[in-house]
Amino acid sequence: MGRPPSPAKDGVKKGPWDAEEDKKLVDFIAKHGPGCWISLPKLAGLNRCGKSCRLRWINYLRPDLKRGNFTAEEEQKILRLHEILGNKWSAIAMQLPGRTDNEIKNYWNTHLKKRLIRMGYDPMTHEPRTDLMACLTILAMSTNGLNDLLNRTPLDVNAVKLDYLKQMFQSTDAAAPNLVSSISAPLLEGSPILNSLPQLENQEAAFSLGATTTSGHLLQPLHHSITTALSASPTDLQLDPQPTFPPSFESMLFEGTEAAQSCGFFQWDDPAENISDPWGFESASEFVPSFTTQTDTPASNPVDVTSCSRIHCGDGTSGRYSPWTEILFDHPIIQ
DNA sequence: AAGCGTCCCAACCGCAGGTTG
DNA sequence: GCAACCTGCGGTTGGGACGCT
Repeated sequence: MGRPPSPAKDGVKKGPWDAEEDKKLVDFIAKHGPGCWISLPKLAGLNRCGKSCRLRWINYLRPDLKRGNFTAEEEQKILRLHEILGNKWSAIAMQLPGRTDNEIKNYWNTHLKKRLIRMGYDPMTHEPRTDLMACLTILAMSTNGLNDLLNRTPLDVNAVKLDYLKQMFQSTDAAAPNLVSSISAPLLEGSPILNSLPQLENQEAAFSLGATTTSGHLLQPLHHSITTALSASPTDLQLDPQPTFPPSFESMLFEGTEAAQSCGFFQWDDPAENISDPWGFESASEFVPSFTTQTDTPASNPVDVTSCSRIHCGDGTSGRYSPWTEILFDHPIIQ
């Protein structure tokens, strides 16, 4: 695994380390300690550059490294810290003893980032992706439920998709454009955009941002309601210690709107009546978990940031703890 | 069993910032 | 002040492992 041995430059070996090289490096550092990486290879009898030695030691040979899978606690810690720090892997690694920045970076890119995207979150901002939401709603509309919902032919459905895309690309504010008013658009046959749509169909992804149920009702994830409620509040908020969360993804996906409604989703019986609130933020607000006013929680101790619902950083910025993320990450459909 | 595509992660690369002479 | 050197960081690469057809 890893890099293949590439042609040595200046006689310096590259690529995977073998056991003998590891032993030489470990023995030398055990005697002299880490540091002075430029001169270390020569002194340790290694045909490697200092940079390579340092990397091998820090990421693999250090005795205090914790091997094995990340625990749920570590995952949550990474998520919260990333929300605050961004791609500052070394800073994040400092809060996770035994883990390296490289390891965390890899885990983020291969697991956590993908999960956030699947759930409809922007992996950089950790906020719901309104632009993607709009796009995926189109994809959701391409499911069988759309014809029931709009009572239209498949050809007209394509017209809806195309016009919706046009709105997205033309608008600087991609958030929640009006679906209902756009269904009269002409169909441009052979459009590359239109042709690409079937490849993008993904019920799981569509669900995460607003999908149709089997009976053709549009659903909207709870996290938009939470975000809206938080954004509207002038005070810092804290989660109720025992909020109500969706009990099951499958129930919302496959068991119709009743379960969905009880879990924080809502439905349109007639989409045409909801133009003023096309995404149902207002009607869904009653499903938002209760919040209480929070006394300020300064991140004076960075180690404890995972216990805060809102983190205040030294530069005046702050990050918000999203209950949606934590609850849903444990669910099989997100895994 | 073979072929193919995707995932995972160790290791590399380039760059920025700090240190030294 | 400047150049050279050193260290550390974040992004990227690419081959083995794995799963699917």
